[in-house]
Amino acid sequence: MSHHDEIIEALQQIGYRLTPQRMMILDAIASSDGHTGAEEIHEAARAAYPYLDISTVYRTLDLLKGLHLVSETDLGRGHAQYELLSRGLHHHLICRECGGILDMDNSFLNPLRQSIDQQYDFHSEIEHLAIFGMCSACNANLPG
Amino acid sequence: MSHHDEIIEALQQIGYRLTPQRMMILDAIASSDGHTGAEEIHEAARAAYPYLDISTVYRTLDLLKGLHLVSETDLGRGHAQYELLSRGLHHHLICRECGGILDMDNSFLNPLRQSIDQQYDFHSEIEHLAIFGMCSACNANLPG
DNA sequence: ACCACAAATGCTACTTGTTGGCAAGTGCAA
DNA sequence: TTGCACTTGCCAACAAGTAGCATTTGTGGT
Repeated sequence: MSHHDEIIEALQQIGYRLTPQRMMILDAIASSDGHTGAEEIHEAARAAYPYLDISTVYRTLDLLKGLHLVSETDLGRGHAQYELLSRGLHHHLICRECGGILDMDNSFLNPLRQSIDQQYDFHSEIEHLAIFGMCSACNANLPG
Repeated sequence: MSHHDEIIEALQQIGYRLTPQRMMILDAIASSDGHTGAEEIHEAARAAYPYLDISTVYRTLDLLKGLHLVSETDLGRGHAQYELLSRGLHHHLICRECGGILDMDNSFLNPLRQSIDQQYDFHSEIEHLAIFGMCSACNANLPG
């Protein structure tokens, strides 16, 4: 049994229905290579079930977001990107030049979390952060 | 002469036209209390000049973004928020409960910047960051 | 003060991502 | 197997943002 099947069954325990649509949507998210847009998920799941509607995708994503099973991030592309949170927390370094995305380990944020907590008495919940900048390759190739 | 007038004149030096629309838009951003949406800017500037179009607002914001005079941030409200960068770099701690916003000093990010640079060889350009979480007041009032 | 022209504006229509209402369908507990 | 609340598909609406284009307007040169 694959990982997201467990998630689905867990959903059922909490009182949500186990519908084929939800399974297919989770399948699509899980089999994507990481961050996926709603439309992409829709397309992928439609391969298995052509009548799946985009609003069902959004509703399911809302549900999974609320349960902290998937994260929603705006990677600056005009649409949100979704990702399974069970893969372990990590964040993204996005190159403005080439658009490449590096995964940054979650532990890098611990010092920041601590200092924010101390200084501002604010408990940050940084689930999924997107940091823009310039990767080394593009930095080297840049004129000037 | 107020601060944003200097900005406007600087614009002119670089070769951009000094139009009343641009002045009013900058006025609106400057006289806002911080982060403002495009529609809000539009409304404010329209008080002075009713024919100002929203697309002019967007075009001007694009221009100012490109020149790093204003920053654009997605504070998770479905639309971007704009802010004068000349006020000094800072970032935002946004409470999920009450919606309150704390300003966080830019220097707090320096350790993170350094470690990202060292570990990932990635030069981050964190102009304006939004961190969600829970402020102390809401944390105290929370049931459970 | 005037002219010419590129830059900028306003208008309109459009795209794209996302949400809402509602009737029909369907898991699931009894 | 039946009932019913939960879900779905459909469709229409929505908001933010963008594009095209004719008209207007700063601005530098005269």
